[in-house]
Amino acid sequence: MSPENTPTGNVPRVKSASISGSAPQSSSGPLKGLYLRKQDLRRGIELMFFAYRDFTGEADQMLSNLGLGRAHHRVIYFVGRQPGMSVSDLLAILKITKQSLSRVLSHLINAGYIQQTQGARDKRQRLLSLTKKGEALEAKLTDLQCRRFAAAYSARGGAAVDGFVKVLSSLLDDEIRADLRQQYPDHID
Amino acid sequence: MSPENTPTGNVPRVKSASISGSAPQSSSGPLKGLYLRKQDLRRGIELMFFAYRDFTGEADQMLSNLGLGRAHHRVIYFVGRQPGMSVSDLLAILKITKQSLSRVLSHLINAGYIQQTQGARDKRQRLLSLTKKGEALEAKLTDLQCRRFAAAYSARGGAAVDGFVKVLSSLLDDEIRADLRQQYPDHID
DNA sequence: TCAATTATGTCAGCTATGTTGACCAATCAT
DNA sequence: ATGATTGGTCAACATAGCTGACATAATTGA
Repeated sequence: MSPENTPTGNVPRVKSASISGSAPQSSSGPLKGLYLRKQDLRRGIELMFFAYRDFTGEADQMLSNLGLGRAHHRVIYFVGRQPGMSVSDLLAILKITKQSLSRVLSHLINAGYIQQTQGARDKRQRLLSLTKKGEALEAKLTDLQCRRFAAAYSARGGAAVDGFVKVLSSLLDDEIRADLRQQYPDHID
Repeated sequence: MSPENTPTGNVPRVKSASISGSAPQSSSGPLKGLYLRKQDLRRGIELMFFAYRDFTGEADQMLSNLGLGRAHHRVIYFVGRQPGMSVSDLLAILKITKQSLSRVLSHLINAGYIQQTQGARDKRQRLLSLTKKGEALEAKLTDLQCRRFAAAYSARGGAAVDGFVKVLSSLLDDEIRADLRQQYPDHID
């Protein structure tokens, strides 16, 4: 057997700063970070997998009733958050290819969820915004997901939310964290 | 405009328990849960999207070099966590169709990452386990993701980890939360 | 014992969403 | 003017999900 596949693996594999954990502790010396046991890290991996799936599940269901998918949702969400954004902006956020976006975006424009206007400063740009129909859908979808977050946040309280945000933001790649820090100036990091 | 698409929406939409938030507060009465503002909930949505993508990104890269995808990773991960599990068990965890799993599983078996043995109690079952080769890959992939978690956890400390786990587990569907509570008895809820 | 159920696998075919690479038109900036 | 940027488009392909039908073997229950 490889050293990691017993479900109860228990030796911290990473040397790290010693910050007090939340569980009682057996050995001496500086605290070893009990939340860094293999088991704790695997719990994190699995929580991310299941939570992400459940978090998107309700919206996915609503979307599929409209013949849309998660990719459409992302476009609607981010255009709703920042109306007037360019196609380039959206590509940079989603990190998919122009072709992948084009397919989804054309669909949303044809179906009347999104409209384009020519950029004033740079006429090459097509600035994206939601139509009334698009806004209505965005509101329904975002409300669904916000309700789930609101329930989780209020069940766990502000201190837990703070930890949640801190850890998630530390899971990000550096570049993305910098971007998000701009969006939420005094919320990330 | 619909009521929710201004990026600075700021009225809590959910009546909830009043637990002190982390930010200073302006009005009187019981604390209104500042972490329930629309902005805070959207920050959560976006963090989940970006963090999930970054969290899987490195492993995805390693997998694609081997001609494998994220679906293969999930199978390898869960079989590694619980060797001897049946195909049914795996289907229940992944919540995909038999056909989707079959395609991926056959590939992994042909490529020598996973082996099947007939169930002793129930001879219909094919019990799944990793081969040496599968164990080696699982270890590499899990280490990659664990390293990311270990870095985030140790950067933020045990209290943040606790909040992270609490909030994520509250984002789960009830049924999944119950399952995970069994896996991690004194860690979830 | 025999029928129903279960566990698993397989086939054909569809959809959504990602990829590459090439190419074009309009516009902008130097 | 010319080269870079923004955006769109086409063809072609891969992955990973889906449905529905059907087969086989083993188990379970009346």
